[in-house]
Amino acid sequence: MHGRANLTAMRLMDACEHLLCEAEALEDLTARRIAIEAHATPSAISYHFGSQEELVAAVAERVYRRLNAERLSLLRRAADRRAPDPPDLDEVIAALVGPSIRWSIDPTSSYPVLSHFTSMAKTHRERAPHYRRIIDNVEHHRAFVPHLKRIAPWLDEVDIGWRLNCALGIRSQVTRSRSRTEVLTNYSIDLDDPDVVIARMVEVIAPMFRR
Amino acid sequence: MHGRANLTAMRLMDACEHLLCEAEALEDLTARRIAIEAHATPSAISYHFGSQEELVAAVAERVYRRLNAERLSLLRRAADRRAPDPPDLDEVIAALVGPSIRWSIDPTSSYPVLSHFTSMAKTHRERAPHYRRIIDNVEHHRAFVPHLKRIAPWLDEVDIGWRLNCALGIRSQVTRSRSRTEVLTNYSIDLDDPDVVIARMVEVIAPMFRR
DNA sequence: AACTTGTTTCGAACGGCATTCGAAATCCGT
DNA sequence: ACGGATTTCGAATGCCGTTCGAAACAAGTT
Repeated sequence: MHGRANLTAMRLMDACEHLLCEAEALEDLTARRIAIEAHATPSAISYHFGSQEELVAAVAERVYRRLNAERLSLLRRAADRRAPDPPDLDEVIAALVGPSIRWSIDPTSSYPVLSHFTSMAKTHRERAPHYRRIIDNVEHHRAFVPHLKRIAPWLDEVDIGWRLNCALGIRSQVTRSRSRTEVLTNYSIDLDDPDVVIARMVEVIAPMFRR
Repeated sequence: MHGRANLTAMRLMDACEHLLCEAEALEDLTARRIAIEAHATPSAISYHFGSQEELVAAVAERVYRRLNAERLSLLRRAADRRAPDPPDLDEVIAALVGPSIRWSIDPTSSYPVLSHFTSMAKTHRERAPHYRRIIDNVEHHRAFVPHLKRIAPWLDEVDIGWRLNCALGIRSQVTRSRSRTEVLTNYSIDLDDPDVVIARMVEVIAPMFRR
């Protein structure tokens, strides 16, 4: 049935996720290593997932779901706290960038999976469409639009979306280009303290939504 | 002498740059293909550059130099125009993000080389330090700091660097996550018009440097 | 003109990779 | 206990980047 609910399929996903977190570089992730860690053979990967890339995609999708759930939960909490008034802008921004920031700092999180996954999309041609569908899935980001619109009603939806997109750019710059960030800020910001980093990001992003 | 001033070494670099521009994915770039396009053999790559990765690094460095020169030239022009007064903020931001934006839109530019190169840094473990030295080279970005400091003297250098870093994040989001940008803005912004995109970016970045 | 020395090119071979495939092995409803 | 579907396995395939020794070439010296 080529199913992924299978036991060894699960073990393969877990092994793949673990190796992706430990791996400094993508070349450290090989089908043989995954198989060994899962007590299986490389053929099992092809059998259950079609290819190694699709296994990685399945793993990445699983991690993405966890991260997005956390984000949306924070957004909901921010909305509920002030309802029926519009939520607090700083809190919404913290919900948007917070989980990614915390994950990227926490050495026990599976954040490396996501960072490796996005760069894999540019390595492989065949599966790229499937990869892009996962990476470019912005549904969970769209959920922020109506709340931001209530906060800044003078902006139309395109303006909101554009600013949201810019905020995402800042987010990935901080999470993924750490050394650049360090150098440009003269090593004067404690990038290991998520609260400090989030506050810094709010300081820059919030003005985008103010008059 | 293992020199890179050699004729076939040059042909290898040109072939590599060309293939990197055409390639949809990095797996399309193989030593054998590069060699064929350069009328040489795969061994020539190892001989002249040590490895394929180092060839790519040499090519990327060459492209980076061209882009940085363009950026700094625009910055200088912006500074000269208003001297001895501080330069126009919008013009400085346009100098920072303009070249990347224009290159990423122009199908004849070598921008894909840079985009592929940054994702290669995450694929290869051994050469990563050498790669990072190229990617994280922020000297040309530091050149913007003093000018921005004159524009916003109430910000200290850490604040300036942080905002500069954020601007770079927005820049790469727009140049590298095009489809995400399209979706979030409801396809209502003409991302093929560099002037439109740059204006949009200035609109978001400039407030970071205003009171 | 022949020889030496240093540089460059080439082709065959190596180990590693993901994947394929047919044959075993296992599972499960009957 | 049987028989068809499902899962595991191991050998084989074709690609990859790189290595290495021999050939080809250039140029200076006798």
